[in-house]
Amino acid sequence: MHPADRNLPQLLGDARRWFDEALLAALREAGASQVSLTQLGLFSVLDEDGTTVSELARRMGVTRQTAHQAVHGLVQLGLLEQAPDPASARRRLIRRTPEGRRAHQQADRVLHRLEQALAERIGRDAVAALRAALEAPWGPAPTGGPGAAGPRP
Amino acid sequence: MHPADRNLPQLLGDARRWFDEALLAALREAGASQVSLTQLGLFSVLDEDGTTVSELARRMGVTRQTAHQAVHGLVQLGLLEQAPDPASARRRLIRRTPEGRRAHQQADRVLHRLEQALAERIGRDAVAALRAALEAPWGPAPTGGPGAAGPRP
DNA sequence: CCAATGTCAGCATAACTGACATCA
DNA sequence: CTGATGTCAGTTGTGCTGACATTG
Repeated sequence: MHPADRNLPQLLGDARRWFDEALLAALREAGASQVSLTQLGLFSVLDEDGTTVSELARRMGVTRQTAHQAVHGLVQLGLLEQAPDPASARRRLIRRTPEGRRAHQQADRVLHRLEQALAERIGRDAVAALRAALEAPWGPAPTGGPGAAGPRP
Repeated sequence: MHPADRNLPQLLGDARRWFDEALLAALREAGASQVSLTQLGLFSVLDEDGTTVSELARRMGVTRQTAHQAVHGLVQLGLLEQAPDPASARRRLIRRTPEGRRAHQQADRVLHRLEQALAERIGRDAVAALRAALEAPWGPAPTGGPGAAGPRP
């Protein structure tokens, strides 16, 4: 009767906002540094050995400049540090400081608690199905043209 | 073994971007008016009888001012119109123009095609499960405090 | 010379808060 | 008077493009 109550993009956006708001609120309440959502996303693409800004940008799907800006903010907060790459003078490796490591783990814990809270409300199976559907290979968006899978200049 | 490959908010964001990019690209290709994502979201919360800006803002989960701005743009494009409410002089009802109606239906068709394309790739069941999980009552985000379910000043 | 990287600067968009007039 | 609505204005945050120096 009603072909489309709410469309999928809208639902996806609401779901993301549910997580984002709760995450920021929990961190703020815990007295953590004032990190933005972009900066939190940055932590997710870091690795232990240190990574260049350009590589981080590729993993995040944004431009070098955008990643650079996010990194810059976190460096000023004392959560990240830039170290010269011994293998190449033009690369600068981005690493977490001890405090950055703490912040990262704290955010991960909060996220884990949120996911558990969600499982209690809509069911563990539903959360698993949600994750499975999102992790499945969606392929390139059918934009009509080939490629164009994101900002990769 | 690996507790968290990619976290849920990130996956949700990527999924939304998949839809958004494809939707915009399809509309651009079809030569439709240059509407923004916010403006497309506005169409989703309209109804046949006409609605006030304040009510639209509540449905979108944004402030009156933000909704007003989006409406303003669509009015200038000729897709929406403002009509005085016969029941109350201070309210102005937002309605679609005939062209706005066309644009809305076109966007809905594209969205439907995208959802079908997705079903072909990850399976009809996965899409259904995705939608079911997203439509389930997640309840207020556990922000620690009661209320605070969005920007509602 | 060419390509990749890091960085600085400016622009566009979209959300926000603040303020004010109008009207039930 | 109070509260809701519509609107104008300014501010902030985030990502983008453009440009340039450095280095392999």
